[in-house]
Order: sequence, then C-alpha cells, then structure tokens
Amino acid sequence: MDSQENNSDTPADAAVPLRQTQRAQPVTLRQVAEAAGVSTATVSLVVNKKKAARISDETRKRVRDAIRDLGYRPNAMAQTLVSGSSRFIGLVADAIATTPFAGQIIHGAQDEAWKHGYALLIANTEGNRELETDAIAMMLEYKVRGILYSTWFHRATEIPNSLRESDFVLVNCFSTEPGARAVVPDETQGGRSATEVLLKHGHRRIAFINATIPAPAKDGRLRGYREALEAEGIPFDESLVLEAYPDQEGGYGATEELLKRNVTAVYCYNDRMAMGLYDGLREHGLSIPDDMAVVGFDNQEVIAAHLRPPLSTVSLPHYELGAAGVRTLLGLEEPQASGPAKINCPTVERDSVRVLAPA
Amino acid sequence: MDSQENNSDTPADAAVPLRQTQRAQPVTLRQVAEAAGVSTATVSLVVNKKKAARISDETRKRVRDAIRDLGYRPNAMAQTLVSGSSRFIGLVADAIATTPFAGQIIHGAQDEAWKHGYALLIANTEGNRELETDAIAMMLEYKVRGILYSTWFHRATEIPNSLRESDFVLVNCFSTEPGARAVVPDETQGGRSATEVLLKHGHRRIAFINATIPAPAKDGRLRGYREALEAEGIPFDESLVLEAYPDQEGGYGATEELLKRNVTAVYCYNDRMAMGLYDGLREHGLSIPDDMAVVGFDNQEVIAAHLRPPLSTVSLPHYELGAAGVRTLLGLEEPQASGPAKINCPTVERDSVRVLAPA
DNA sequence: CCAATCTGCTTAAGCGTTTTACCAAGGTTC
DNA sequence: GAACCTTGGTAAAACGCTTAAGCAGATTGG
Repeated sequence: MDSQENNSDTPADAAVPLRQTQRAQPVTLRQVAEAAGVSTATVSLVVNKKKAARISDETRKRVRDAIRDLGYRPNAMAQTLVSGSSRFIGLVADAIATTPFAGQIIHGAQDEAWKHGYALLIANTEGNRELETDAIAMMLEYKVRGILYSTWFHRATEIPNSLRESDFVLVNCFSTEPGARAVVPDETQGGRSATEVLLKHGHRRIAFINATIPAPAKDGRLRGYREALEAEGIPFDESLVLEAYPDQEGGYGATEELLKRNVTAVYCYNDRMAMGLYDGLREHGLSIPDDMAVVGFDNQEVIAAHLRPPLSTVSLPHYELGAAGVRTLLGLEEPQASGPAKINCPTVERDSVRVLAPA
Repeated sequence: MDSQENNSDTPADAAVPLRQTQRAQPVTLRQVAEAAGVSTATVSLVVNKKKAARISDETRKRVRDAIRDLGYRPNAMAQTLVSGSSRFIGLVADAIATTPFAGQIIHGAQDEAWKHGYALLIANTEGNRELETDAIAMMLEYKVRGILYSTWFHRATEIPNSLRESDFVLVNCFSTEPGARAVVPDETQGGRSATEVLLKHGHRRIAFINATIPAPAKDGRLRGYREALEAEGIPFDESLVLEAYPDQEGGYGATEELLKRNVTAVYCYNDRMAMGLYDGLREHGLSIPDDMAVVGFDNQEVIAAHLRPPLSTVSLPHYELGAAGVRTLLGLEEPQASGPAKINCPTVERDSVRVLAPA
C-alpha cells in the first residue's frame, strides 16, 4: 500500500490541508466509489484484487486513481467485523522489561506474526493477576486469533481461566494440564551442549555450579551435564556439583569451593554466575581460559559477549520461542506427541574455553 | 469483567462443551438480549453502565445474569466501528530487542496506554524502510489513536511520510521539522548529574571518557560535564576529556591514557565502557572506588548493578520515555514551547564512588 | 379529569466493509 | 428470433454494536 505518494499536480505543500482533512475524517469506501462513479461493491472488489470478479480494466483504473487521489485506507475494524476473525495475535507477558529476555520473545512473536499477516497486541501484567485478567479480556474483546501466554523465565504455570475462552499457547512456561500447547527451551539439551563444549576441548574433570532455587532449568541443566559426561564414559561425580544463588554474588562466592575440587573447567548455571566467578578467579590470580575454562548459560549478550575474555555459553532461544509460539498457535508446527515442544538451545563459543594443555 | 465464573448449577466439567461452542461462535449482544427478553439497546445500556439510562433494577439484573450465563464479551471491533475512534496506540520501534532499552520503552508505553484505556499495537521494523511503511499502514488501517515512533538510541530521524497521516510522537528521537512532537532523554542534565556525583564526593580532577561516534548523547553528556564543573568553579580542562569507542574494549583500552591524567575520578560515556575500565584498572592493581571513583551512564542493569563494586551511573529513562510519549500523544502533557520534551535522567548511586580521602 | 411529566423500554438508523444474488446489455447459437 | 451465455457491473443484506428518537403506561399537577 503505497498510497501516500503525492500524485496531484499541485505543489508539495498542498498536501498539508489535505492531510488535515483526512485526519479529521478518514476516507471511506463510499467516497471512493462516488469519486470513481461506481458502487462500493466494485471498489471493494478492486481493492481486494478478486480474480473472479469481472471488472473492466478501464473501471479498475478509475477506481485505483480515486483511491490514490483520496488517500484511501481500508478500515480494518469494519473488515474484521464482517469477516468475523481479526488479524491479531495477543501476547501477554509477565515482565516485559525486567530482562532483555521478554523483549526477545516479543521480537520473535512479532516477526513471525507479521510474516503471516497478523499484528501483535501486547500486554504486560507484571505478575499481577488482576491486570492479567483485564489484559486477556481486552484481547478477547478484540477477537484475537489467539493468545500467547509467556513468562520471563521457564517455569510451570497455571492457566488463567479466561485464557481458555481463546486459542492459546504457553510460551516459556507449561502446564500439567493435558492438551495445553506449550513451547519451552530444551534445558537438558542445553546442559548437554554446554558440557560438550568443555569435553570437546579435552576437559575431563568438569565442575557444575548449579542454582539453589528450584526450576525446570535447574533439573534440566543438571541432567544434560550428566548425560554428556556419561556419553563420554566419565562417571558422574556428585562432589563436582556445587550450588549457589544464581547471580554474580553467587558465582563469586562459589570460587573457594570450586578451587578445592581440582577441576580444569567449570560450567555455570547462568552467565551472571560466570561473571561473578570471573572476579573470584581473577582475585586468585587465575586466568581464563588457561587456568580454568568456563562456560555459562543464557547467552545474556551484554554480559557474555563483553566479559574479558568473552564467555562461551548456551543461548536461551527466546526469539525462537516467540516465533514457535506463533507458529504453534496458527497450527503451522507439527503437533507434539505429548508435553511442551522443546526448542533447541544453541551453543555460542567464545574465548573462555581453550584446548586443555596436556598436564 | 469477571464473566468466566461458572455460575450454572451444572457440574464444573460442563464448562468444556460450553467453551467450545463459544470459541466457534462468540456470544453477541443480540443473544444476550433474547436470553434476557429485552432489546439489544437495553443490553447495551446496561453493559455500558449509562447512568442516564432508565432501566429498572429488575431488568438490569436479568441482563447481567444473561451476560454471565452466556459468557458474553463485547466485540471491540464493532464498538470501534460505530464510535469511530479505536482504543489503539501504535508503537513502531527500529529494534525491539537489540538491547533491553527498547523493551523498556514498550513497557512504559504499554503501562501508560493501558492506564488510559488504550491497547498497544507494536511493530518492529529492524530499520527496514519497507517493513516500516507496511507497519504504519497496518496501524492506520486499524485506525489507531496515534503512533509512537521510537528508536533504540537517541538520534535525529526523518519522519516517514505515512506517519503524517496519523497523530504521532517521536520517542527517543527527534526531527528538525517544526511542529513534530518528540520526547528525548535530557543528556545534558544527565551529564551534569553524573559529574555532580563525583563532585559531591570531593573529587576535583575528574576525567571524562567520551564516545568517538557522533550522537546527541556525545555532545549533551560533554556539555553536562562542563556545566557541572563550571558551576563548582572548576575550570574545564580539555586534556581530561578522552575519547574511545563506546564499548567494553574502548573502556579497557582507555585505561593507560586515563592513568596519565592523574585524576581521582572518571566519568564514562556509558556503562559498558566503565565495565571495560574496571578490567583495566584491576590489571593495574587499582581498586574502585578507593584508587579511582567511576561513574557510568545508561544504567544498564545487568551490567551496572552487578559489577564489583556495583557501578554508580545515570539512568536512561526509557520507561519514562515510553510513558511520556503516550501522554504527549493523548495531549496530557504540557506542550513544549519548542523542540523535543526532555526527560530527566535520574542518578543511581551505588558503590563505585566514595568520599575522597584527604590527600 | 385532562394535560404534562416521568419511567422503562423499544425501534431503527448507521458505522465501513464484504459478498451473494441479481440484472441489463450485448453476443452466440441454431 | 428465441434461447442461451457472457460481460460488467449493482443492490442489499449482514457483521455487532451505539444511540437518538419515540412510545406506551403510570404518576402527578392543577
């Protein structure tokens, strides 16, 4: 729709009054019809490029000229009203901006929705149940095609009741309820990948600093670690798994314990812990990756890419989650046999891991 | 609207078939009217709580019961169609997720829009002009109340032509064109505040590591630095202003030069530079804040709050920008005499600055 | 007891589209 | 030249809602 060109032969600033007229009262189909000397049906047929419709080229042109001259834009509300279904997809998020994560979900959802001709309607609930109900109500009133219900960290969730009135997909969260479609990151595969990066570089004694707080990520990332070790024939050694609060302080605080383990590499539950650990190791005069190889998890760009040395890590695929959520909603994704669809967490290799020098 | 309670006297799982019926064919006003034995006008009046309308309590109750039993939701499209103006505000962003910043703008805009009964329609253009035109067209077709046009970093911008067909406000960017409303961060005040944090703690020889790349921020933050010094009667010393690429590497690389300046404090163009500088200072065995006080700019949470020690900085008020954008659009903000409205950049004091020990 | 007012509701037009059914005029066919 | 088809269009209903105008019946005023 490139109808904003100035195709009149008046000077450019003549557009100003025109514009204001338009702003006050948008041009309708009827006006176009009158201008072109045809019925509204004809204009509609031309606008929608109906192949089956029999409209002469001459009339078609008259209509198109009128559209351009008047700067006509279809009223999507009216279209929706008659067609019955809107081109909206709703996205309700519990924390739009607490982390860059939610932003990525929005981004992925928006791109994918757009690709299929849908617009994204977003609402932020800040974890507030009442706001959430209102937000969902609003979306239902706008007759959205469906709703993406997302959380900023991977967790189990309850399905709000009003959500059931619409088609919906859980994004980055899941429910035990049968039949609820959901997409989540594949934590186990991520944990496996993180560990494999270390294994690939020759490390055999690898510590894992897990989180203290329970979460699907905690279990999955540990499972992946075990799986990777076992695939290499390395017996799982419980004493190499530490736990700390999953932030910088936690990583920093775990340094002492870690050094007692006599390992050559460590896999941290997340990048923030790795960031803290960097400080701890540095204080002990140890260098990364020579004295200790480190991998993180999450790929929090601002941190991981800019630590010194840049941190090898595993990406939490938020963009993909948003996009896959939309595809699932629209039924474009293979339906899962059971449980949530698991999205791959790709490895991001940087400089915090190097081939282990022979001892 | 709490209409999803199950108020029938059938068992709870009777809700399932009901739900599916609804999904197929949403309940309309007319159906409610029939169920309640009144006209659609009456239902409409009850739904919209028109005070002036004369409806008996008994009828009112019958209608409300019918609404609840049927799970009626008004069709916002139809409402919009008749009222002529939608309750949408569009937000077009050039980079939704490149940084957490855009997320904050969305968040602020969403909250404020919501407060005034508007829903946010977002589009991400990734800097692509064609996508942008399409996105704006879509918003115009949905008859948005107005459009927020935002950029992820503060800069001058051209106003896309189609944007003019609607009410609009530039957010985090501006145009030289007269009459274009805009909201931007007050870089100069921010620079002043950053410097004042240092001055307040007794520092007098304060370096400024500015960015090499031209931007409103570069000029404004420098101006603020000068103003703050001059307000304290400290002459501006050009040799204390360094320049580096505004990222971690840049900050790290500036360490040597900085140390030649014999200063007790440094104000960095942004947090990422400060992060790099932390590394550089640490390599020289210097401690923050004892050997060098540091302040940053941007308040990029993931970095600033979690550096060791946590970094004092100045906040880029993205949330406020989004919110102020909405208020400006709705005409709730005092109109600016001229130029963009400048939003305050608040100081965030952490531990990277301490009172200067007497020499 | 008639007019005026009030109460409680309904009727119907209209918002901007889409779409089905239909129509008139001209061209073929036989 | 009647029966048919084709072409190029139009008329009108419908989508779900709001709202101004109207209309009965009850109540009040004089």
